[in-house]
Amino acid sequence: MPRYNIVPNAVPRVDREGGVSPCAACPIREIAVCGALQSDELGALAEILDGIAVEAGSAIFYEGDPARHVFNVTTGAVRLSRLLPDGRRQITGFLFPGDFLGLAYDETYTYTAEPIERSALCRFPRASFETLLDGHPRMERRLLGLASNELATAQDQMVLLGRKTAREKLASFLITLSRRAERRGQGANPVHVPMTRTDIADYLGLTIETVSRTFTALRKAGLIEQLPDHAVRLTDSEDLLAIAGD
Amino acid sequence: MPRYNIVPNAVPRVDREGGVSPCAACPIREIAVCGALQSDELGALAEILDGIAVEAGSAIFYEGDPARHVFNVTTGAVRLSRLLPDGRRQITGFLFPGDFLGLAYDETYTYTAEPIERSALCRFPRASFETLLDGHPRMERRLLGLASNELATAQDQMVLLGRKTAREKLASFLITLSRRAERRGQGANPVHVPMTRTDIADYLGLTIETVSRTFTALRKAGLIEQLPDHAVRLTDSEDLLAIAGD
DNA sequence: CGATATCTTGAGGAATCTCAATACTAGTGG
DNA sequence: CCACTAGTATTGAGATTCCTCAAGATATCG
Repeated sequence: MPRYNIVPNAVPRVDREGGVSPCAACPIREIAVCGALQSDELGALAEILDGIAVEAGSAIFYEGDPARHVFNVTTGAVRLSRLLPDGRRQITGFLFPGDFLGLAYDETYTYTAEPIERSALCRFPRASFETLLDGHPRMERRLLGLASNELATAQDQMVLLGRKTAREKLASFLITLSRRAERRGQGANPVHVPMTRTDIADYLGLTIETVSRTFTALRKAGLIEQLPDHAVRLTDSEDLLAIAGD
Repeated sequence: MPRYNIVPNAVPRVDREGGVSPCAACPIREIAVCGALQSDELGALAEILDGIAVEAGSAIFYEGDPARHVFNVTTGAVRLSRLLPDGRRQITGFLFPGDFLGLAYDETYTYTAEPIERSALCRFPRASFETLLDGHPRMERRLLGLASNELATAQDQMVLLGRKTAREKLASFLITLSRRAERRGQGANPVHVPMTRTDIADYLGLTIETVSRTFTALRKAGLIEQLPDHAVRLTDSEDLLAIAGD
């Protein structure tokens, strides 16, 4: 049973025959791995790609599934998580448009990937993707850089989880979200926080109650404002940054 | 001021002229990135490599240093760590013979690398190493696999830091150490734990007192024995594994 | 507009931390 | 070879942060 639907038109396929790749018009290409390719190479990408659309509540893949594809998020937001046998969950990351997903040394995924809102992704069969890499060393190098980057981000998160207080964790989280939105060219200050308290808690190694109380504390301290529609204004980014600790 | 001494003979250089690479005799080559090269390609590796020796108490590089080299641990053990402005420390990993070190997307290292005991490493100038990768795609692919692996390990550690109890953290730690020793072909059961309580605490997101108390608790529960010389016998690996949670 | 999920707030409890004293270990010099 | 020292580890008692359990408030969606 498929975990999502393949939606051919999630990515425009026009002109594939004519030699113009849908990727050429992709708004996030430059910030994604695909940006490593020249325009005349994009056809090769489009040839192995399927556009998929996923709704919140479904899954892209589960921990333990055979790792048959790699993905690129084009719209929406995705959470990556792992479970302990008794159900405790740790979210290891949130992905946004442009982010790459599915690198696996193993033959199976080591984490679950689920959209937290309606999202679209480009899906590449892993084998074809690897063949593509063989012919495009620039792209492979980019992927390596990307992995290094993710590794550095993972280390940030370890510092957060192992050594920061609840207040520091939430401050870091909000600032990081804001920075990432900025890099994608979206509004960085009232920052959009699409995830639930449960997701934030499982990401920061806290309970939902502590997350809620800490939001209240930051608000009462005049550091943030909670706006409608899951938006948060960073009233005092400087202080917030000082609290976040790096 | 150099942070360590270059010790030409830390890696045997005999026969470089004669075309036989010191790497050919390297006992950890197969488990390291270098294993991706054929024997007739090893000369290229040796040409750009320096052997370095470092003592506990020194550093290989610090967070923020320009990332001019990449390394491979050949003997000993190395800790990677990051600091918060107020001095709180998080150790993000321990490296053992065969482990690769120094991947950096940035121009500077994002973490500090220090030996926790007398160690030897192969050091490669980053630029030369990247040039080498250009000519040896198999090695680059291996490096990518390695990075994926590290990413999965980092996720394990996030689960540990965010969602495990002190008892579970220590059990996981001991089992992981044991497994890694085994993969290197060393004794897996009385497992050698070369790091101090402080290092273990900073790795597991605990205090040294809690680490110490938890060691005592595991010992009293009959799960481990503490032997002389920083060795720990896993008396009941099965139960320990169940406690570790994955 | 009701139903359901999500979020907030409160009170009490538990795990871990802090501070402090003592014990152990390894290395050094007599 | 032993005594001394400095670093490292253990143990205890009390403090603190965060968690658990529970109730009420708010938001979301059909």
